[in-house]
Amino acid sequence: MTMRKGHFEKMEIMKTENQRPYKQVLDGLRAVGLRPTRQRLALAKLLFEGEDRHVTAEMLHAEAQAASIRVSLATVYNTLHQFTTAGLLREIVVDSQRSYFDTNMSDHHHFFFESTSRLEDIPGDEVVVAKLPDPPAGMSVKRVDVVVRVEAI
Amino acid sequence: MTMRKGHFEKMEIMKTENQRPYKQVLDGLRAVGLRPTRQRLALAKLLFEGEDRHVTAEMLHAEAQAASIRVSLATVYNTLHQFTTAGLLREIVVDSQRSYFDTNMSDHHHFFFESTSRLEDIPGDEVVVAKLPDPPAGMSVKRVDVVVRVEAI
DNA sequence: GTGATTGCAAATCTTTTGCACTAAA
DNA sequence: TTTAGTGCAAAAGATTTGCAATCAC
Repeated sequence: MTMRKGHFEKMEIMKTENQRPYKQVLDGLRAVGLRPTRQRLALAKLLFEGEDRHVTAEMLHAEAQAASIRVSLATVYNTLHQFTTAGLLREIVVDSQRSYFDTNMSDHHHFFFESTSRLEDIPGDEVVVAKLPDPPAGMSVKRVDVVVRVEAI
Repeated sequence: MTMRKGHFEKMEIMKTENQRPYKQVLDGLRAVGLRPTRQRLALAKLLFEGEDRHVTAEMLHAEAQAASIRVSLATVYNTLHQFTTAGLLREIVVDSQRSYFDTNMSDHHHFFFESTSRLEDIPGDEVVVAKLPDPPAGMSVKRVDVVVRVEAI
């Protein structure tokens, strides 16, 4: 039960390995300026403990309920956006009907399985964008997203 | 007032240059197996005459109204999807809240201006994806979308 | 005619918002 | 205390659907 690296890097007081994830998450939230409320702590633990993941608000809400965490869907939405603004999550746009949030903040891209609406990370070094045009005058590139849409053969 | 190349390529009977776009669009629709109804003809003319464009259902509906074309929003949605299925349009996913349809069917990518929700084509030869991972077993790559998100400096 | 298409309104789905209540600092 | 955060229900926005009326063939 360990926190992955990369999140909560701005923690003022880095905790040692044997401390409880609870405390890490708590301080992590404080570090990004969010009060560590019961709901945020619970959602952060669901999101950041274990493997990297891609969630929708609905999925995370269902998971919280399954874990007996009382939290409203509205709060799940608010929390996902707050975490995104705080730099703990990234929003991935692959489906014009639903928002996905990715806990993997490193430079990487995605496979998208349209038939199942499932996302899978592609490590950054497995995609090389060798040429890009200059952005229009007065504009700067914020992000380059590569989505590889795959289907069953 | 000319049809650009690339659309309705499957036309059984290619019309000569001096024929009316109306007839071209009409036959084009027939060629993809859609009855050339008043609404489809009018929407096709709006979409395929003139420059390449990126439209949402709402935008196209407003444009139709402005041109005194009576068509319901539901029919605009249906038509956009039928044209997409028929290979006349491509759906571009850049905004998880709204669907954009692109009349440019050639191989290309996009700039997306998040502040204005505007799309701009990047010609295919200005983006080079030099390396891509193999798709997971049993899957094939359907499409690779590159979205360059830009913001004001 | 007959089967496809349309329009409208209602339904659905995702997401946001207003506001009284609760909890963190 | 004081202010941020939460839950709920209602609202909003995009899209789809059901079905009778209409149109293309």
